[in-house]
Amino acid sequence: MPDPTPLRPELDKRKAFILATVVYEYVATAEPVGSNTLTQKYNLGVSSATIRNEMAELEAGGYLVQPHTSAGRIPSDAGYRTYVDQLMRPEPLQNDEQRRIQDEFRAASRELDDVIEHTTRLLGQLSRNVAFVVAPIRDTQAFRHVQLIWLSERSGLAIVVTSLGVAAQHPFEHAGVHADDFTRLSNRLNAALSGRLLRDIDAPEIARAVRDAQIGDDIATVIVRAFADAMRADAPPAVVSSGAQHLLDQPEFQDLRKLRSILRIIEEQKVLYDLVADSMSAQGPTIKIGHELGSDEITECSIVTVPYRYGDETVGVLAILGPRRMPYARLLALATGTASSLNRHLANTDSR
Amino acid sequence: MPDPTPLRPELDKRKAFILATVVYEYVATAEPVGSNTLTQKYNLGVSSATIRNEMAELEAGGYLVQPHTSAGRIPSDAGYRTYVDQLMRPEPLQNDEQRRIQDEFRAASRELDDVIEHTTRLLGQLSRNVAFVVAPIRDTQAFRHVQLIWLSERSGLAIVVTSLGVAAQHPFEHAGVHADDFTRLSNRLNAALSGRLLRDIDAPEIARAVRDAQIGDDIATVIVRAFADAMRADAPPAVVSSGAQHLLDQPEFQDLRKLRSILRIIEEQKVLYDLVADSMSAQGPTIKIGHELGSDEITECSIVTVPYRYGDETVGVLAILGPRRMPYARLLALATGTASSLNRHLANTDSR
DNA sequence: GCTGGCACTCCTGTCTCGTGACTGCTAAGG
DNA sequence: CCTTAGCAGTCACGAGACAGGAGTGCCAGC
Repeated sequence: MPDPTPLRPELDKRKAFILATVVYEYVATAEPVGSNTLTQKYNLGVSSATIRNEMAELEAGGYLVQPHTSAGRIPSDAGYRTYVDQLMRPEPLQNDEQRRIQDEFRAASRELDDVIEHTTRLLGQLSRNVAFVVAPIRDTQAFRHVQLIWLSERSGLAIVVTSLGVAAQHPFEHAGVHADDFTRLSNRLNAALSGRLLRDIDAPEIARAVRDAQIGDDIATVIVRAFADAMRADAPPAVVSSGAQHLLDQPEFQDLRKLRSILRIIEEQKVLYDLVADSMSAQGPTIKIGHELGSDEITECSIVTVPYRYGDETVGVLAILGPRRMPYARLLALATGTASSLNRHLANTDSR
Repeated sequence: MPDPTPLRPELDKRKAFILATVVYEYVATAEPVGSNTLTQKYNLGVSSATIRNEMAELEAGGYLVQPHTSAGRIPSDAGYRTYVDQLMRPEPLQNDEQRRIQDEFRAASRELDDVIEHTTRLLGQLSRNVAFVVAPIRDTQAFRHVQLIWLSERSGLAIVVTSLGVAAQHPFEHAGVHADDFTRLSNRLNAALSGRLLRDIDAPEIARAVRDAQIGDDIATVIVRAFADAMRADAPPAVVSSGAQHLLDQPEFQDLRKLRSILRIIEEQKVLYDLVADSMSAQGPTIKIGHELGSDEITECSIVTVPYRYGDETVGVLAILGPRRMPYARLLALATGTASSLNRHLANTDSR
């Protein structure tokens, strides 16, 4: 049961409590909430008629809506927004969830892809909603090593390693460059670029690092091109998702048309990324509700996002997508807790 | 309209034609097929009463079933099986589909992961069903190059490259091995193992290759371990899927319980792999119908699989999963066509 | 400002019933 | 002996009617 501490001027204490309780009850039952339900299940100290008056005013203020005349009220986007911003009481993680998260990261492999995959599944299972994770954006990582691998007389492979692992691999062609030159150039690039953020490294800088390596211009050009290509950020960020089947448990998605449009969205990494891209620049968690998502297709949904970090940089973001009628406080705690475990895990990756 | 050429003794020509037509009609309409529909839409030359008698016998023979007394007939698993094995006429690829596949592979990047991803999406879109692809199994690929990368005084990265690209990356720890030793050992391993299938390379062989490298036993041990770990096949094969939303278009999955169990399966790479693992050893396409899939959860489904190859080895498999009531001939052509384009594309990868 | 009472609205589940699409069977005809 | 027209029987399905119930707004009185 929520314990609201209202801030808005037009919302007196009682209205705030009613709004919070309607959200709480509707999230729990998925049924429109009527004045009788409120007076019976919650200790309001006033009669249902009074509640009716208050609810009518909350509806006039845009916080509640009525699906039809003879039904109870459900929160509007604005109602949820007010709840999330001002009324919601932070909910601590359950002990077993806490333990589950810790266990997961204790057992996690050291391969970045695996870690992201497991984190996503974990979040999907615990939240019983759709979870998706934007894998560490390449550009935000710090250069650690480049290895130019000589494969044959005509072909090579450029591999860029950051502290988080292999960030790019790029096959390229060359015209009989000697393997030793590959090694020499790799060493030189490593010395020159170590620690720089990938997004700050551009082709001129690479060229500068290679310039006085006592090597033919044509060869240098091939190498610079290969390296630059390997790091070129045209690849959209990878997004991994999990838990789509949980949508079926939600009454709002019994309608197959709604379900279809959500499923289509979940399959598109690009679309998922666009939904949370701006949350990357936020310091903390972000919650987007219904129309705030900016897409007509998922006005029925909300998304909770928490960025995660490596070093001083935000490198990616965890997200939980579900119906607007989601347990915001719980999911927020879950995402935040998972993110901080992930942060710790990635930080430890460094010291290996 | 099918043109059956029956082979089974107990199926005379007319029964075979009726069976084929029932399958054809049911696939097209999703409605149980009655004797009147057959006589009206297809030129059978006999009356509906005769068809009724024949259909009753087909039901007795296990080829057809009746959902309820006053309904038409639908094919049983055995009916579909007979249709697929003996009655189905191969269907050529549509021109536009053919073109679409070619365009896709022409535009494909050279990164293996991308190719697999795009192939899966292509197959999902063209088939309007769920497509999934088992990415090239690591073990089936031929060793091309290993690079032991010195990252710091205590850490290194082993990267195994095959003709298809980076097959494994494995971070490891070491105790102050010199970078030059990494290079020397990489060279030696490359010389010794080049061209061998990864599944044939075991730890003793790696140790043998390293033995007379004039290097301390402790160092060699670290390297052998790192290399062996990198190639260890405990990682389950990667499976990529696409097109889950098409399930919603199928009348048989309007029932949310069925849909849920299928969605759950699609999210589990391991389960998908198990469904098609045995098709890897087949020479050509495999079709599994309903119960033949061996899982109670997806008796409503069928799967068409086509293995794809690199060199002389089958390295992975393309699959289309849909309702049993699927257009087998079309999907078979689609999967086969896509597989051969993929085969060609991978073969070209070699020569870079 | 709060509350009980009351008339009104409208969704929801249930039930019945007619309709239509099949079937299997029978008897007659080639 | 196979085929066919005719017919009775079965059963799913959708429409319409109906009762029940939940909830509201409003009003008059405290």
